Amino acid sequence: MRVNQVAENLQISVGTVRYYTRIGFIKPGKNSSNGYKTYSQADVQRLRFIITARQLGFTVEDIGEILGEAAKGKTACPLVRKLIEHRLAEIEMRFAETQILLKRMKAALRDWEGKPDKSPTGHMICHLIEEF
Amino acid sequence: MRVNQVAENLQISVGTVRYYTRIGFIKPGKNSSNGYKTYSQADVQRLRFIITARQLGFTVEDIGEILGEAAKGKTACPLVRKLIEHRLAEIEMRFAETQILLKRMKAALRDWEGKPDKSPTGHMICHLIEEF
DNA sequence: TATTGACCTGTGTCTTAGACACAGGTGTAG
DNA sequence: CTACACCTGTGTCTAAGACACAGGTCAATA
Repeated sequence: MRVNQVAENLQISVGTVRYYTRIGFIKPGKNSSNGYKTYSQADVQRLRFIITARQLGFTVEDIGEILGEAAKGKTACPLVRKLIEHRLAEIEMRFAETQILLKRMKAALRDWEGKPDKSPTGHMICHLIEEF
Repeated sequence: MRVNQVAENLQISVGTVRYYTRIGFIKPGKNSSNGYKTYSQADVQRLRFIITARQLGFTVEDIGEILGEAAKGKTACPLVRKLIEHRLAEIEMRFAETQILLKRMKAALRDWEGKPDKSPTGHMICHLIEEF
């Protein structure tokens, strides 16, 4: 299997498959006649795991740790439980910040509706922003 | 004024001030005796504008355009209005995606509460993730 | 057989908005 | 005069891929 087929199977971009290959998450063989990488069914299975983990909010680094644990024959589950709680807290914080930002942006838009455009002066670049 | 004082005045990091300097948003003079950059009151004012714009969701690139427009003596206001709508739409989309992600993560946590840890097998890395 | 042209390949570089490491300079207390 | 804390600019690094590039492959055609 070549990279294109793998990407199509998993519904992800070719670049993503190559990226995971590049960082060593999967190690396809290489066809010596043309230098193309050859992906096995096991590689695809491993990629499927990686994609699911990404969709659960794990970072690529997290996944590296998880794969490393599993490679040593240990249960990765405790690590997985710890990491997801960490990421959840992180994302919740970003989410709250984004919520505040959205409010601010919408407030600005409302505020600006009744205001005219003005030319910049020596000490003013855009009064809409500066007066907010 | 030196970088440290500027940063303290504006409640931002020294690194951020240097960053905006590096990309040319402000052009402080330099003290020829020690090579330190010297920031004027106008630089601080300009930085204040930049910070406010950032807090309104404009990207650094957006701000570059806005500054460019103002430097030509034109009103930046129409550009500002256009850009914020664009960014608002973008951030709203990311917000919605994050909301979905959060749901998924919480669902996973609930789902995993009653499940045991398992050792990896040849075709399974972490059953928690794989079975989700 | 030769050739076109569409599609595919790996590698290398680029992205955001700063954070951080580093080697050296400054300045004040002793 | 010397420690020593603090400050400086420059250069490199980050996450997770996206994209550009030069070249390779392959089926359809001439």
